[in-house]
Amino acid sequence: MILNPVIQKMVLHWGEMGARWGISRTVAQIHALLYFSPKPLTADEIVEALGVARSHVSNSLKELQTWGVIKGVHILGDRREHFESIKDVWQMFEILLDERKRREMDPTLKTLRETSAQLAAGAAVDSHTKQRLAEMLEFFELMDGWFGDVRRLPLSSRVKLVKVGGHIAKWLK
Amino acid sequence: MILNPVIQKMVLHWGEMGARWGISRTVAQIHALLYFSPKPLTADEIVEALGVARSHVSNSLKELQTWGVIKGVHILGDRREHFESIKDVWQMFEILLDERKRREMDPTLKTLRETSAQLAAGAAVDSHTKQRLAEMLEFFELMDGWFGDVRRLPLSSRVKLVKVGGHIAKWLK
DNA sequence: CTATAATTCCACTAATAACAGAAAAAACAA
DNA sequence: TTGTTTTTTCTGTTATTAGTGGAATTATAG
Repeated sequence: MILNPVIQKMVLHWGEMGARWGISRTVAQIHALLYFSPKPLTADEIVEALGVARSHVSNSLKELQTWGVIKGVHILGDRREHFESIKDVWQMFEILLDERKRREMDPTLKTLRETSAQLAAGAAVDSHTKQRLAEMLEFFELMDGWFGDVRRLPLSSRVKLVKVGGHIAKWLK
Repeated sequence: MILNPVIQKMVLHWGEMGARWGISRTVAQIHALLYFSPKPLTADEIVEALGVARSHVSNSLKELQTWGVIKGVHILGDRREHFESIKDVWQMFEILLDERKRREMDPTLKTLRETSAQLAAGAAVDSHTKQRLAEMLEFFELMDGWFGDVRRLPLSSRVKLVKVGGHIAKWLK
């Protein structure tokens, strides 16, 4: 299993970026490998291609499966499980975005709501802070609503929205 | 400098979330503290409030200033520099988003463009991989364009876009 | 039942980021 | 200048997390 230089470059890059997206480097590398691979790979092929511990590959595959970006498939006459990635880029990034929202926005929204309830119940804070909290909560509620709205649209509508880009603002008047 | 329990809760939470956003915990805490504080604070007040090393506060303040989310101000009759946060939530999150895009998307776009150029120059990859690379590049170009378009709109238009949310899809037909 | 495949667990190592504390440097008043 | 306050820089320590590699466990095809 010798990696094509072009693929290798992408796999390494994907690993670096994964780290910035809060995904462990090798998990991201495995995903890239499966995404670019023309055929499903076994865990051992991944071990060979990336040079990481077998146990680690096992755990990483599980994690990727939990997210739903890869899935196991079976090949006739082979007992081993093979893995392949989702190929649709939009679907892939929506899964990632959902996950990020869940981890990076929802908890804050929850905290802000709790705090707001505490204030309503009479907790003492100076008026400036109260104002900041109210604005922050409003912002997060708005964003949360927007995300839900857009997420509920069919994928094709979302694609269209991105394609028209900023031109859509003209219709707002 | 004894922190109001409500503020303390928010500062701690902001720190945790900052970690998930790729910002160091105390940097995020300092930012939250300044955001909620009714008045600009000196470095030493921050040290006292958060219990971190003076040197660390100094570096963190510098980082926050580089991003433009806080700025130093001077108070009459006081030699020390005081710091205050931007108060506009929209502006704050746009700075954060710009930063994230710069770190988490732009490098990948760059790499994909390079790879695309290599392919055009005759680098050998199988057709499936070539297809995946093309789709990925198209996706990133599209997103990059969209981001630029929307970012170029006046803030008020962006606010409107978020407020109408998914309803806008109706106009697309 | 036996051999292969896959997972889980755990103790260890490596890499990195966060942070403390001291020391140096800069800013400024008198 | 001289002494004092404020800020920054530097260096070492600690904490955290990613990853290794092996052993024990479970699953399953033939």
